[in-house]
Amino acid sequence: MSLPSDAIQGACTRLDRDFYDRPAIQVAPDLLGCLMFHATPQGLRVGRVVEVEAYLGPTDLAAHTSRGRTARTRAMFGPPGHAYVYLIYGMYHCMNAVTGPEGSGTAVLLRALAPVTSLDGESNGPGKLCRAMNITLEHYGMDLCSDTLWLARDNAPAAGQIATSPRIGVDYAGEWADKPLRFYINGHPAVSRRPAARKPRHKPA
DNA sequence: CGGTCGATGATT
DNA sequence: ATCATCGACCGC
Repeated sequence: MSLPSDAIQGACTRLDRDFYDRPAIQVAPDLLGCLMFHATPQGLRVGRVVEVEAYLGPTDLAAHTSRGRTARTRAMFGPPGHAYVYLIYGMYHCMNAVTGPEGSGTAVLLRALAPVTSLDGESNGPGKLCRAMNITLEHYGMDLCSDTLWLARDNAPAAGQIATSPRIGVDYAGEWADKPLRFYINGHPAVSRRPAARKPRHKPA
């Protein structure tokens, strides 16, 4: 078919399995600037990734895989390059790209997109991102090296444009809550929010 | 700051 | 099997 976004698709390279088969902390910043595609029955939806978070596996107390294998985390323990989608607060979906070797339980949460084409509504936040891209549990475990749902390299931000902060909403995770595992394009208007001010957790200055 | 409900872990 | 708890959030 000849969608107006065919040119966008042709202009960049789909991320392959090897891209995802690396530590989440490396994949996360490399996803910034990439284009996310979802071919829906209503048409192709495209957004540019501007904010992500890395989840480093069972030892990472903020990661869902830190409490072992469950029905929900099966996909996150699965092979890289697949979607780990979950329902949060009974009303929103969040989507991760599974990373690392199978069994590592690592993934990168997609937190915000800049609209490119046919993106309905805002996507500056992981729940809104899935709403705008039409991602639901139906996409649980879906192969991201497919022609339904995928990401592609496009304009990587310069190293100086990448900022880090603690991850959002993981205050329960002890020292892991403070690690700079959120990556975003500095100053980009679609970034979800500034990190909440946080009291020092271990050694107050 | 509270809605809203599935997943989880404890308990029967 | 059921029960209580808790969110990788959003919008007010």
